[in-house]
Amino acid sequence: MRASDKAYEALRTDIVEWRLRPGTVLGEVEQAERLGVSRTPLREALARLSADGLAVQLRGRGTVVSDVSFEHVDDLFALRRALEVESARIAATQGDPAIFASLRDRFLEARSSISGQAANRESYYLLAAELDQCIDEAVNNRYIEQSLRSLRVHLARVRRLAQDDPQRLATSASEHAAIAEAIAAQNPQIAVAATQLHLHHSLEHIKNHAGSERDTSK
Amino acid sequence: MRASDKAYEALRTDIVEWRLRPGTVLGEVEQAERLGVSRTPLREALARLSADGLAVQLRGRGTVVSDVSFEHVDDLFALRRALEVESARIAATQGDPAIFASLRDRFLEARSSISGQAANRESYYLLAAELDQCIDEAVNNRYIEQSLRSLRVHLARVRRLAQDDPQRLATSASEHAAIAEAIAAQNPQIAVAATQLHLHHSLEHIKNHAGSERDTSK
DNA sequence: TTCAACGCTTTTGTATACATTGAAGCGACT
DNA sequence: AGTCGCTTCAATGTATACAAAAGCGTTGAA
Repeated sequence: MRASDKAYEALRTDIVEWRLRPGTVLGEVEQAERLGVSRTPLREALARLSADGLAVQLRGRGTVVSDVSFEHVDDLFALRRALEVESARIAATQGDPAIFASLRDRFLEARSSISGQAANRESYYLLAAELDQCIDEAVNNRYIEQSLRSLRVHLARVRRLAQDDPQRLATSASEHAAIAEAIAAQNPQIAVAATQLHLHHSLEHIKNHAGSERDTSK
Repeated sequence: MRASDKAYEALRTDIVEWRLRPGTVLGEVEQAERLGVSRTPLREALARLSADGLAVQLRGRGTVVSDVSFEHVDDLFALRRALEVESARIAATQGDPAIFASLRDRFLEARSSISGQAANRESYYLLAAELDQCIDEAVNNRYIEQSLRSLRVHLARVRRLAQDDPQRLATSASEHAAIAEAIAAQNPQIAVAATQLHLHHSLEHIKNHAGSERDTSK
């Protein structure tokens, strides 16, 4: 694995998992020493982070971890609506019904077994990620996929703003099952509706269950 | 201006304007000498091009200009539909009517004066870009804006696949005027409809008026 | 004659030294 | 006393030298 990839992965994970909080300055020499790589690959990593929107490069003052606040959540979900609604529509027209029927069953099963356990929560997120991936494959559109990949990084970061409780996860599982169901039934209209509903509830939950990370815009 | 920016701009322009055709290998030393910069900033430029999707980095064999073929146009327009429809909807709800009314008038005026002149065509593209920018400002969403920026680079590249004739430009001007009109009237539904219509006709035109660059997938 | 392995060449990947720019602090002038 | 400008310093931006890896050609043997 290249040193630049290693540095990028490490920094991206640190940012998404809030170990590097918004506003943190990423000095080149400092981070290069911390990650055990030279400045050259580290600079490449910082450039990629900037392209992802996870950091911004201020001329002269260095690179800082980009800000994430509640005002941006609405913006993020507006893009998510645009992309995922269209993706669901396309997946419903040209996806493999068997795959999504199977996913629906797994979501329904997951709904019953969800608890507050961290491991359980993590496995649910993995299942949701699998649905996303299957939709990606059904859509088979490199441009949409790229935009979605960028979006999901930011979503993962925002997730920490809200506290996911078992109640919400169970509801979310139902909504995901409904999306998979509609795609399996090859019904674009219902797939769109289910997606819109899920996004609406997801956004409402985040806005109503603000976490302790509120004080990011210092 | 930084050397890496200079190299990036130069390469991006060369790729978008088809001076560097798809499949061209961008050797680091070769391009560094051609552009008069060192390898370090040039590598940064190549990384940014890869992030944009304008080039792909093959390990060992270097960076090559990414392929653009007619199969991808549908994909590109699927993303464009998702983003621009949502943008038009949002702009219609929170845009400044005066700005878009003015733009509508300018499109209607442009429609009359369009000819086959290259200068005329260029000024029309600038006007269209101005509409895009005003919509961006009305939407005021950094995430959507970033996705759109990436998309537009690819669109500019694809534009060369089709031959724009005065007829199409005049129709396009009418469609753009309709979009601006709907936003000025603060009517989201009509703004969405006008955008969908424009995108449909635009895509049809490209697919029916294939240019001479067809032989890109060698 | 064909396949495989070895080595050479060309390429990218990394490190470090140097240049340059921007920012902050201090001083002098108004 | 406030502001403008200069100096200094620390950070990024660039260049080049070095290392490593991958391709390709050649040569050998089966």
